[in-house]
Amino acid sequence: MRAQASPPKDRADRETGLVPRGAKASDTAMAQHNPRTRIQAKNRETILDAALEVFSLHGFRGATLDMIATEAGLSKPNLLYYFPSKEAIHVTLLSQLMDTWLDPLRDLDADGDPIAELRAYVRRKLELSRHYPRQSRLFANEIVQGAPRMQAALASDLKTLVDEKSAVIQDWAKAGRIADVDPHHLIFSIWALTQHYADFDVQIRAVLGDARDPLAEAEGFLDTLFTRLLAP
Amino acid sequence: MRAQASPPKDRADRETGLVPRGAKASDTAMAQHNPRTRIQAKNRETILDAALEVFSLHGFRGATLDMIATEAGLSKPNLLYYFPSKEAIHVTLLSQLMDTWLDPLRDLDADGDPIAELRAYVRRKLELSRHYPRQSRLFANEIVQGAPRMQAALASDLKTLVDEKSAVIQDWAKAGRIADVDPHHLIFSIWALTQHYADFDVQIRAVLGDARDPLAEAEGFLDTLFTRLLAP
DNA sequence: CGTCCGATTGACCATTTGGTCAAAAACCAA
DNA sequence: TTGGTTTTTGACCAAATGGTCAATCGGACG
Repeated sequence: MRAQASPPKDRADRETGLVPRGAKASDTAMAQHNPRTRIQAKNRETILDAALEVFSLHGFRGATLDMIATEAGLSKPNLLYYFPSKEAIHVTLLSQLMDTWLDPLRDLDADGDPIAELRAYVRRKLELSRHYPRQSRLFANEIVQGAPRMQAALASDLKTLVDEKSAVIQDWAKAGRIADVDPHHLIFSIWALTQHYADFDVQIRAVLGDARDPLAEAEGFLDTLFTRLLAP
Repeated sequence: MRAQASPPKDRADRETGLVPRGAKASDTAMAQHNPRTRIQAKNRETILDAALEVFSLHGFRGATLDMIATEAGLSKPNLLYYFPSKEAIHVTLLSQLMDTWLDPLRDLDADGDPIAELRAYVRRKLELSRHYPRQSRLFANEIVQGAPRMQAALASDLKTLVDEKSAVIQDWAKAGRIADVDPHHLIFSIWALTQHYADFDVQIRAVLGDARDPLAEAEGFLDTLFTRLLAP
């Protein structure tokens, strides 16, 4: 996909898609996430929700504009009135995602009780998996395929935050308040375990059968796991 | 994709692709994985290896026959001489995968030392992530998107094996030889943690920076984690 | 050396798909 | 009601893509 046989006219520097094609060129910087009209706000939201559904289920290439349009109850050209391209929809979704996704880690409080803070982090992360499985899968799809549209964000925003919180965790470990484990890998293990329940949902349900509630059980299991791991 | 606007002639009952189009129709049952000629064996292997590379990196829909052909150094029609369709290549890869993937769990020995057995299982699983990251990602791609081509296998082969080994683990727990944890979730956690290092490789490297060796570090970390979790 | 059969491919084809566009419809302020 | 501005869409288009096929190539064996 990337830079395929360059099209007639270079499109890299067209509109950003943050505002419909026809809109007046005022308020350029401001109001980008502040659509001018009620209807714009509603339709953009409708489209993004439909796109999340479709992208998370089929991946970027597997999703078609027609599927998204149908899901959104709009016509294809109408989608492209609100977003300049399929990729623009995807990118919008991805950047929204990063924010939500990192919130639980941001909330890790250096001044709180170490064990309680980390257990709460696990719980918050698992809540995201429970309530936003589509986002989790969208993210997984992107990362598994090499994060072609997110690498920049990973190496900057994400790394910065993780390094910062890792330092906090390391301090806790040095002070003997939690066991001495590698903070980065601790964070990775939290991601791996919590996201697994959203991303591999079908597999888990296939193995567990229909009578059980994976997410509910996971909460207790993960709490035990991290409590034992972190005890000084 | 599935059963899209039914094509002119139904294709469901064509050849299986286990043998090239032109091959004689003898030895039907036997020799399916025993290509007749040296060159057939070599080319099928070449194709599957190229396909693994491409599918694991782009997903089923994201991969094109041209990409696979180029990667394999063959022409597109030549690919389709060895496999009847793109999907047939994918399915072949997937079924090969299931076998390799479950081997480490099969090796879990009910008569061995519980802690040692489980630690060894983790180590074997991590080795798979290290040596076969492409397979891991192929699998992840498939599962994340709802396992459209694997559900049957998951609900039968996989469930059977997991249930069997879960019983073993539960016995160990009941006998007080390991901590009392839910065996299914224990297995899920092993999958989640080990596969994460293959599937989310880009993310991990982005956060860790280039100087570190994630997989090597993971071995120690996971050993610690499971040792602490399982201690009676 | 010729023959036969498996292997290979260039040229094609039908469908799908992202995207365009001009015109029509819906909205809205005066 | 009118005139201008957003929204919406039917009809298209070009490129990409999975797949076909007739024709050619190649090597092993008699």
